[in-house]
Amino acid sequence: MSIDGQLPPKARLLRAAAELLANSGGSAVSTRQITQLAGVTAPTLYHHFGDKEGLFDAVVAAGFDEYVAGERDFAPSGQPLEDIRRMWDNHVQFGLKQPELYLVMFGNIRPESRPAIVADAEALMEEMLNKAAVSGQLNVPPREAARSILAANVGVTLMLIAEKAPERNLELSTMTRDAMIFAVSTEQARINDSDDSGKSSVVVAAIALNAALQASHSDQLSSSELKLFLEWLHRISTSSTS
Amino acid sequence: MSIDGQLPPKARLLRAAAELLANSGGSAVSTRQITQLAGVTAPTLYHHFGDKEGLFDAVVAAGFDEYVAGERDFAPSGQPLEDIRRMWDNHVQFGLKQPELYLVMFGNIRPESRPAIVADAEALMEEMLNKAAVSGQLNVPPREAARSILAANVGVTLMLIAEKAPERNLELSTMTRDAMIFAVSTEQARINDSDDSGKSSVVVAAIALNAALQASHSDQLSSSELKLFLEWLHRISTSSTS
DNA sequence: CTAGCACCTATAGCAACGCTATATGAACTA
DNA sequence: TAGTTCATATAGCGTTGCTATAGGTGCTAG
Repeated sequence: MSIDGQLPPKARLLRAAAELLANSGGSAVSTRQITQLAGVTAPTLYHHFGDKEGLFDAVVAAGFDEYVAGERDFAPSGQPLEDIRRMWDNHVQFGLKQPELYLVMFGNIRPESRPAIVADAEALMEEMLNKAAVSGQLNVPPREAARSILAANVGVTLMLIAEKAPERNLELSTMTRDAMIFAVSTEQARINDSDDSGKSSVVVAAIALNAALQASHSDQLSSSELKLFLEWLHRISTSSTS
Repeated sequence: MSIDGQLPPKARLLRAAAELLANSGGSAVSTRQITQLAGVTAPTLYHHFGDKEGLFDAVVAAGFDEYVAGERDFAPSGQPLEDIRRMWDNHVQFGLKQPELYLVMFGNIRPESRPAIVADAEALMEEMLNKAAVSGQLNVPPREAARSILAANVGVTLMLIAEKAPERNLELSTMTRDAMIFAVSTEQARINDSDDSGKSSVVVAAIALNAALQASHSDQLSSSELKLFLEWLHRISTSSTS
């Protein structure tokens, strides 16, 4: 019931705080809980971190180091836009693996406190987008593209965190990801990525029909027929361009 | 220094809480501050709202009513995708006008607490996207499009809130907005937000789907399924209703 | 008119919170 | 050995969210 090892108190405090934060389920974590789990008394905390917020900032900083390490981990594939996709997916996975930490890092950013973290994350993505820009694959300046993609990335991750784990649909992520990349990339890159021309008209028509049917209560089909019909429609209209 | 008027204590508490929350700058707001500003003692708060969180939930609910009212305020332009743009901009403006409230509403959503708010916001956008889908302007099912667009919308708004007001660049919003809409819309709609929206219907969509299916041999359905599917399509597309 | 009955609010106080003034021990420097 | 610095502990202050209990208000019933 306590974090021991031979670690120094400062590290034990950090670890205890991170663990309690991760399992708090959103409710507040008290300094007394932290110090007890770390096997330390109150003044030790304030000696090392000055503040409760100071301790939490340190936890966030450690979390961000982990995030950056994860983003730098993989080798460049030579296809910058493909690397951007991997950065996006890494970001989402990081958020889903440590939702409480993520919410502190990206869900609660106030102007006065710390846009620094976000700035670093932006720089990381901009760096990668620069390579795409060099090879003429980018439609907009790398900085603007990075900000835009990161914003969408954060929004998607927050949405997924808000959903209960069993019913999380990662398609939201891949779809939004590709939409953003598609939008900032040049025409050539688009043609390479997607083979839409063939079945897109089917998909569009199916989507339109689906919406129209639900809106206008057609009585041309029985309810059981309609149910099966709609199921097939859904199958067609979600046959993806992934 | 106190909220008076002849309002009942419940309303005064709500107003005091909203005001303190808006000016708190992110730091915590105590029940004692709230009750004092409302000119009321502690048990009154707990009688009406049960909880501090209950009071804050009520504030958020009021804020969400305001948000929905803002989203429903303008008249449909007849061009669904243009209306989506306006919904997006309204969303951003709401967030920038009441950043603290917005952070509570969209920046701190936990799975267990309240995805209800998000679900309503999604439904609002899906409703509008349905109109676009009926007129064949949509590339993906309205529900998925709504989730995706809203996620990006939230992400952008949070990013803008995180920046200090003087250096906020709204181009991030319009760029991301158009990128998302562009990505979920069909080619025709991209070229010219065309207005054959009025005459589109079940029949037209069914005919289009029928033609498209026969032309491109989708492999989403088995041959026997396809036969029955086409028969139903025929029944729908030769019916005289609307 | 009065008795009873919901409703709503106030007095007073508890346990838990973040934090600190002060003191004690251990390790190193001179 | 004496002095200095770093790190931890004892004890307690003021504030927090919340509540057990009781008192006042406006109502309808008799």
